[in-house]
Amino acid sequence: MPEGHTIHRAARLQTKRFGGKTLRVWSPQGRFAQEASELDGKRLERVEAMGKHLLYRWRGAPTLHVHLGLFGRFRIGPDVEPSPNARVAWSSDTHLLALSGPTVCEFIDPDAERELAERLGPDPLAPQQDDAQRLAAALGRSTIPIGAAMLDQTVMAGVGNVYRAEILFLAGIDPSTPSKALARDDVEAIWKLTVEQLTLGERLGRIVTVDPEEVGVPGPNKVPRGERTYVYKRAGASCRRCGSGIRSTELGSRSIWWCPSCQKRRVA
DNA sequence: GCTGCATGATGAA
DNA sequence: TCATCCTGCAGCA
Repeated sequence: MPEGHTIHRAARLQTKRFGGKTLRVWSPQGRFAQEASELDGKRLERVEAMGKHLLYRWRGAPTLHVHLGLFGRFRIGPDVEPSPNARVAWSSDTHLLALSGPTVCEFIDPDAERELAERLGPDPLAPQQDDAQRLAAALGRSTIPIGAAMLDQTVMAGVGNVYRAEILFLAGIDPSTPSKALARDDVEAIWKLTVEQLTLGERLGRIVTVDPEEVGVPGPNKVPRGERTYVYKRAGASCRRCGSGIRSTELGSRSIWWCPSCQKRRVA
């Protein structure tokens, strides 16, 4: 379930679990066999996240670049069985990790890494001083609706299909609003909510955007399954805030959901 | 057992 | 805009 929060959490937890350790590395599926043999017996220094990308730093081996795409997932544990089509697996003396279904799993050289970093927009989980300005500039140049722009990783790096819908609900902005038509206050609200929501998701290990008070529980970790989002995948259901019917359409070649009454279209 | 879908992204046309 | 890559599992028979 990989949006940026999942990736940053993976970097943090995998650094803790495997950082500084010498690992046995192999490729159950075989498609990463050559590279795995280069990593086998090397020490993993740490794991870094950039938007939805992971970078594995090894002592004495090239950086490994992983992108989970839609299907990629890690299984980690003391007694994990790597699926036979795991692209890569490694083990320390106590734990095993298996990666299956990644869109990208390859060595990356410094030039390619620089290009990647330059291509990505501000990362809400690695905030910088000028993020809101950069976002405002990118949206000001954009010719597409905000609902589509939020999926563009050169605009913001880390938001995916769940968060784009939820953040626009929280911001009260109709997804079809042209990016250009957003006021400075709207852009700042979007950025603030994005940082808040992904930070919370990184901590929880899951996406919970609803206010716990609104569902009558003491904290975000107590929100029951099925009540964790305001609009995502809730077509036809009633808005948790106003009771209107949640609507859905295609935007940026993905489904999006919104509340026609809580979310207003801005005009240029 | 089979089908279709999923929190992603790219390259060709 | 479409086809393609990648895997697992819910929902159904």
